Amino acid sequence: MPELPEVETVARGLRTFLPGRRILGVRLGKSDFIDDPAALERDLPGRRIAGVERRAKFIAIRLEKDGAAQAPVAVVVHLGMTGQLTAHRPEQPAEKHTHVFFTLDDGRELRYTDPRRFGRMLVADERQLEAVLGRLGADPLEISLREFRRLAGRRMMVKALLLDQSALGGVGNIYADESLWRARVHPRRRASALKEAEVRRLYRGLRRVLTAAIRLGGSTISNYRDAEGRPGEFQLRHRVYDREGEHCFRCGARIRRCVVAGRSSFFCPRCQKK
DNA sequence: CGTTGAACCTGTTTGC
DNA sequence: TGCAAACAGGTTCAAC
Repeated sequence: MPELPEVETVARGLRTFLPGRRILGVRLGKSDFIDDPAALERDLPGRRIAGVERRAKFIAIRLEKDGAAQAPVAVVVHLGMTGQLTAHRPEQPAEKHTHVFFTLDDGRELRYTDPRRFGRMLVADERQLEAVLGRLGADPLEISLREFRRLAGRRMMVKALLLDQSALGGVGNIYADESLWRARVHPRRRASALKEAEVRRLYRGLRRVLTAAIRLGGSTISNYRDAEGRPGEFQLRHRVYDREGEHCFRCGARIRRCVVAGRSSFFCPRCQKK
């Protein structure tokens, strides 16, 4: 579910109430998506939260320094397909599939809910943090056109390139399709075969889609919610994603679906020629 | 190196 | 209506 705009929205929401809070306790339900569940329960209580960062689709909840030499410096969360990080009052009954409860010193509770458990969570020291985040490619909102052009020299299908987290960090299936539609580029084209004008359109399309989506709080397809439990609105602006058989907003042709890089891919057969 | 398919897990939708 | 198959925003790994 959550791609860069959704994760960014969650991170911004968390940033409004988490910094400065102390974690009083941690309770776990199912924990098979946590790298070291015991460390989570053992090392977090008593620690104060310094800030919240997003890298690609990861959220890093930074902890204030603690005397211990190799104390954890962050709680790292990836929401997978169905993960949610939301604040609740402790008396609110937990939603089904809520697997982690962080008790905070302001009387609230930060909860992690994830039906499919494709998400991931770990408490990381500096080295582990680097191991996880260091493999990620450039942020699509920060990369230069020059650098993007270099990535586009690869011979793989352009959609696979957009989805490759070690090339670009944060793009997922929805925003890959939406940016390709804006750029009028077929998802199966080889990146290295794109003309300069196409590379430029893709670069701009990607930035525009992502910033517009962040402005609307992301896309809610089924269960995405922000840190306060609210859905996003960008799904109302999707031009191709999940619109098979409907009319292209630009030319009126019927949107088609095919599989690229193992993922459903929606495109306009008239605007996006192979 | 690039591509495909399977695996991880649960819920919902689709098709017979 | 019932049941099985297909599919879902993500990542990783093995095999070709």
